[in-house]
Amino acid sequence: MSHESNHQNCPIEKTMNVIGGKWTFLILRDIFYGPQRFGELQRSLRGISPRTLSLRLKELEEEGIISRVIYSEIPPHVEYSLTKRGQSLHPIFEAMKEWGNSWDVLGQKK
Amino acid sequence: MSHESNHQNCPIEKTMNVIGGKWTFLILRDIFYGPQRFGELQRSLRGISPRTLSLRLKELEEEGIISRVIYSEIPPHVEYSLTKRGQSLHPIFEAMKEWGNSWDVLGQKK
DNA sequence: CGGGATCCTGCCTGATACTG
DNA sequence: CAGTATCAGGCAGGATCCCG
Repeated sequence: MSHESNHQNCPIEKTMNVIGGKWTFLILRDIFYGPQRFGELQRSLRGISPRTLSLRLKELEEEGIISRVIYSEIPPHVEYSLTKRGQSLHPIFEAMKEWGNSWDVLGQKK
Repeated sequence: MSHESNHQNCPIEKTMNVIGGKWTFLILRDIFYGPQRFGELQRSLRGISPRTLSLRLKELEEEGIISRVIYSEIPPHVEYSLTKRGQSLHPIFEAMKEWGNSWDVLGQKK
Protein backbone atom coordinates (compact mmCIF):
# COMPACT_ATOMS: atom_id res chain seq x y z
CA MET A 1 0.00 0.00 0.00
CA SER A 2 1.23 3.39 -0.90
CA HIS A 3 2.00 5.79 1.85
CA GLU A 4 0.47 8.53 -0.24
CA SER A 5 -3.01 7.25 0.34
CA ASN A 6 -4.08 8.82 3.58
CA HIS A 7 -1.99 10.96 5.80
CA GLN A 8 -4.76 12.18 7.99
CA ASN A 9 -4.18 9.31 10.34
CA CYS A 10 -0.43 9.41 10.10
CA PRO A 11 0.78 9.08 13.68
CA ILE A 12 3.77 11.30 13.03
CA GLU A 13 1.52 14.03 11.75
CA LYS A 14 -0.71 13.64 14.78
CA THR A 15 2.27 13.88 17.06
CA MET A 16 3.55 16.97 15.32
CA ASN A 17 0.18 18.63 15.59
CA VAL A 18 0.45 18.31 19.34
CA ILE A 19 4.06 19.10 20.07
CA GLY A 20 5.34 20.57 16.83
CA GLY A 21 5.27 24.25 17.75
CA LYS A 22 8.41 26.32 17.69
CA TRP A 23 8.78 26.52 21.46
CA THR A 24 6.84 23.48 22.48
CA PHE A 25 9.72 21.05 22.49
CA LEU A 26 11.87 23.36 24.54
CA ILE A 27 9.13 24.01 27.06
CA LEU A 28 8.54 20.31 27.49
CA ARG A 29 12.25 19.62 27.76
CA ASP A 30 12.35 21.93 30.76
CA ILE A 31 9.32 20.38 32.40
CA PHE A 32 10.89 16.96 31.97
CA TYR A 33 13.45 18.06 34.51
CA GLY A 34 10.68 18.56 37.01
CA PRO A 35 7.71 20.84 37.68
CA GLN A 36 8.35 24.35 36.47
CA ARG A 37 6.93 27.72 37.35
CA PHE A 38 5.99 30.31 34.79
CA GLY A 39 8.88 32.58 35.67
CA GLU A 40 11.36 29.72 35.63
CA LEU A 41 10.34 28.79 32.14
CA GLN A 42 10.48 32.36 31.00
CA ARG A 43 14.00 32.78 32.31
CA SER A 44 15.17 29.47 30.97
CA LEU A 45 13.73 30.02 27.51
CA ARG A 46 15.45 33.31 27.03
CA GLY A 47 13.62 35.36 24.50
CA ILE A 48 10.16 33.91 24.83
CA SER A 49 7.52 36.52 25.53
CA PRO A 50 5.04 35.95 28.34
CA ARG A 51 2.31 36.00 25.78
CA THR A 52 3.77 33.19 23.72
CA LEU A 53 4.70 31.14 26.74
CA SER A 54 1.21 31.51 28.09
CA LEU A 55 -0.32 30.43 24.80
CA ARG A 56 1.88 27.37 24.44
CA LEU A 57 1.27 26.29 28.02
CA LYS A 58 -2.46 26.59 27.57
CA GLU A 59 -2.25 24.53 24.41
CA LEU A 60 -0.29 21.82 26.13
CA GLU A 61 -2.72 21.82 28.99
CA GLU A 62 -5.67 21.46 26.64
CA GLU A 63 -3.92 18.58 24.92
CA GLY A 64 -3.54 16.86 28.25
CA ILE A 65 0.23 16.94 28.09
CA ILE A 66 0.85 19.08 31.14
CA SER A 67 -1.17 19.98 34.18
CA ARG A 68 -1.38 23.32 35.90
CA VAL A 69 -1.39 23.33 39.66
CA ILE A 70 -2.19 26.51 41.52
CA TYR A 71 -1.05 27.02 45.08
CA SER A 72 -3.27 29.62 46.69
CA GLU A 73 -0.63 31.77 48.21
CA ILE A 74 0.53 35.32 48.20
CA PRO A 75 2.43 35.80 46.00
CA PRO A 76 0.78 33.42 43.55
CA HIS A 77 2.47 30.12 42.84
CA VAL A 78 1.72 28.01 39.78
CA GLU A 79 3.47 24.87 38.74
CA TYR A 80 3.40 23.05 35.43
CA SER A 81 4.13 19.39 35.40
CA LEU A 82 3.73 16.47 33.06
CA THR A 83 0.62 14.36 32.99
CA LYS A 84 0.83 10.65 32.31
CA ARG A 85 0.30 11.45 28.69
CA GLY A 86 3.07 14.00 28.79
CA GLN A 87 5.44 11.56 30.43
CA SER A 88 4.76 9.09 27.67
CA LEU A 89 6.52 11.50 25.32
CA HIS A 90 9.75 10.58 27.01
CA PRO A 91 11.00 8.13 24.38
CA ILE A 92 10.72 10.84 21.74
CA PHE A 93 12.84 13.21 23.76
CA GLU A 94 15.33 10.51 24.57
CA ALA A 95 15.70 9.71 20.89
CA MET A 96 16.17 13.35 20.03
CA LYS A 97 18.66 13.81 22.81
CA GLU A 98 20.68 10.88 21.65
CA TRP A 99 20.63 12.02 18.06
CA GLY A 100 21.59 15.56 18.96
CA ASN A 101 24.49 14.23 20.98
CA SER A 102 25.82 11.84 18.40
CA TRP A 103 26.57 14.38 15.70
CA ASP A 104 28.67 17.47 15.99
CA VAL A 105 27.99 20.84 14.44
CA LEU A 106 29.54 19.87 11.14
CA GLY A 107 27.38 16.84 10.84
CA GLN A 108 30.20 14.45 11.59
CA LYS A 109 29.44 11.44 13.69
CA LYS A 110 31.19 11.56 17.03
CA MET B 1 19.63 38.96 19.43
CA SER B 2 18.41 35.52 18.72
CA HIS B 3 17.20 33.47 21.60
CA GLU B 4 20.18 32.21 23.49
CA SER B 5 19.26 30.08 26.42
CA ASN B 6 21.42 28.48 29.01
CA HIS B 7 20.65 25.31 27.06
CA GLN B 8 22.84 26.32 24.17
CA ASN B 9 24.29 22.89 23.84
CA CYS B 10 21.06 21.13 24.54
CA PRO B 11 20.92 18.20 22.14
CA ILE B 12 17.18 18.53 21.80
CA GLU B 13 17.58 22.12 20.71
CA LYS B 14 20.25 21.09 18.25
CA THR B 15 18.00 18.42 16.86
CA MET B 16 15.11 20.81 16.51
CA ASN B 17 17.28 23.29 14.68
CA VAL B 18 17.88 20.66 12.05
CA ILE B 19 14.52 18.97 11.66
CA GLY B 20 12.11 21.25 13.46
CA GLY B 21 10.56 23.01 10.48
CA LYS B 22 6.87 22.82 9.85
CA TRP B 23 7.11 20.44 6.90
CA THR B 24 10.43 18.85 7.63
CA PHE B 25 9.14 15.94 9.64
CA LEU B 26 6.55 15.10 7.04
CA ILE B 27 9.04 15.27 4.19
CA LEU B 28 11.41 12.97 6.02
CA ARG B 29 8.61 10.62 6.92
CA ASP B 30 7.95 10.16 3.22
CA ILE B 31 11.58 9.62 2.34
CA PHE B 32 11.81 6.99 5.07
CA TYR B 33 9.54 4.87 2.88
CA GLY B 34 12.16 5.02 0.15
CA PRO B 35 13.69 7.48 -2.30
CA GLN B 36 11.21 10.10 -3.40
CA ARG B 37 10.94 12.36 -6.39
CA PHE B 38 10.03 16.01 -6.19
CA GLY B 39 6.62 15.49 -7.71
CA GLU B 40 5.88 12.53 -5.47
CA LEU B 41 6.59 14.59 -2.39
CA GLN B 42 4.52 17.45 -3.68
CA ARG B 43 1.54 15.22 -4.28
CA SER B 44 1.95 13.40 -1.01
CA LEU B 45 2.27 16.54 1.09
CA ARG B 46 -0.98 18.00 0.00
CA GLY B 47 -0.81 21.73 -0.05
CA ILE B 48 2.90 22.32 0.05
CA SER B 49 4.07 24.81 -2.53
CA PRO B 50 6.99 23.96 -4.81
CA ARG B 51 8.82 26.88 -3.33
CA THR B 52 8.57 25.63 0.22
CA LEU B 53 9.31 22.04 -0.72
CA SER B 54 12.36 23.16 -2.62
CA LEU B 55 13.60 25.23 0.29
CA ARG B 56 13.15 22.47 2.85
CA LEU B 57 14.83 19.90 0.63
CA LYS B 58 17.79 22.16 0.12
CA GLU B 59 18.06 22.71 3.84
CA LEU B 60 18.00 19.01 4.53
CA GLU B 61 20.59 18.43 1.88
CA GLU B 62 22.87 21.07 3.37
CA GLU B 63 22.44 19.47 6.77
CA GLY B 64 23.54 16.17 5.33
CA ILE B 65 20.24 14.50 6.09
CA ILE B 66 19.25 13.68 2.54
CA SER B 67 21.07 13.35 -0.73
CA ARG B 68 19.94 14.50 -4.12
CA VAL B 69 20.61 12.22 -7.03
CA ILE B 70 20.07 13.44 -10.56
CA TYR B 71 19.47 11.03 -13.39
CA SER B 72 20.37 12.72 -16.64
CA GLU B 73 17.34 11.83 -18.64
CA ILE B 74 14.62 13.47 -20.58
CA PRO B 75 12.37 14.20 -18.83
CA PRO B 76 14.51 15.04 -15.79
CA HIS B 77 14.55 12.62 -12.91
CA VAL B 78 15.69 13.56 -9.43
CA GLU B 79 15.54 11.40 -6.36
CA TYR B 80 15.89 12.31 -2.73
CA SER B 81 17.04 9.69 -0.31
CA LEU B 82 18.37 9.48 3.20
CA THR B 83 22.04 9.69 3.98
CA LYS B 84 23.52 7.68 6.83
CA ARG B 85 22.93 10.65 9.03
CA GLY B 86 19.35 10.87 7.89
CA GLN B 87 18.78 7.19 8.55
CA SER B 88 20.07 7.67 12.06
CA LEU B 89 16.97 9.76 12.73
CA HIS B 90 14.92 6.61 12.57
CA PRO B 91 14.55 6.10 16.34
CA ILE B 92 13.01 9.56 16.64
CA PHE B 93 10.43 8.79 14.00
CA GLU B 94 9.71 5.42 15.50
CA ALA B 95 9.11 7.01 18.88
CA MET B 96 6.81 9.60 17.38
CA LYS B 97 4.94 7.00 15.41
CA GLU B 98 4.39 4.91 18.47
CA TRP B 99 3.26 7.87 20.52
CA GLY B 100 0.90 9.08 17.82
CA ASN B 101 -0.61 5.62 17.62
CA SER B 102 -1.08 5.08 21.30
CA TRP B 103 -3.44 7.95 21.96
CA ASP B 104 -6.70 8.69 20.23
CA VAL B 105 -8.03 12.07 19.24
CA LEU B 106 -9.47 12.75 22.66
CA GLY B 107 -6.19 12.07 24.35
CA GLN B 108 -7.33 8.77 25.77
CA LYS B 109 -4.85 5.95 25.88
CA LYS B 110 -5.81 3.13 23.59
C1' DC C 1 9.60 16.90 -14.54
C1' DG C 2 12.01 19.74 -11.34
C1' DG C 3 12.41 23.54 -9.65
C1' DG C 4 13.77 29.03 -9.71
C1' DA C 5 11.84 33.93 -9.52
C1' DT C 6 8.40 37.05 -7.84
C1' DC C 7 5.00 38.89 -5.29
C1' DC C 8 2.01 38.65 -1.58
C1' DT C 9 -0.50 37.07 2.67
C1' DG C 10 -1.21 35.81 7.25
C1' DC C 11 -0.01 33.65 11.23
C1' DC C 12 3.05 33.44 14.85
C1' DT C 13 5.67 36.00 17.56
C1' DG C 14 7.90 39.83 20.11
C1' DA C 15 7.64 44.18 22.92
C1' DT C 16 5.57 46.60 26.23
C1' DA C 17 2.27 47.94 29.60
C1' DC C 18 -0.88 46.59 32.92
C1' DT C 19 -3.47 43.81 36.71
C1' DG C 20 -5.28 40.28 40.35
C1' DC D 1 4.37 36.15 40.61
C1' DA D 2 1.65 34.86 36.80
C1' DG D 3 -0.19 35.99 33.62
C1' DT D 4 -3.60 39.17 30.06
C1' DA D 5 -4.24 43.13 26.59
C1' DT D 6 -2.83 45.55 22.77
C1' DC D 7 -0.12 46.73 18.90
C1' DA D 8 2.91 45.87 15.35
C1' DG D 9 6.20 43.28 12.49
C1' DG D 10 8.84 39.53 10.31
C1' DC D 11 9.29 35.70 8.06
C1' DA D 12 7.66 31.19 6.78
C1' DG D 13 4.72 29.83 3.57
C1' DG D 14 1.22 30.19 -0.56
C1' DA D 15 0.06 31.32 -5.49
C1' DT D 16 1.51 31.86 -9.88
C1' DC D 17 4.39 32.04 -13.86
C1' DC D 18 8.05 30.31 -16.39
C1' DC D 19 12.17 27.94 -18.04
C1' DG D 20 15.95 23.99 -18.85
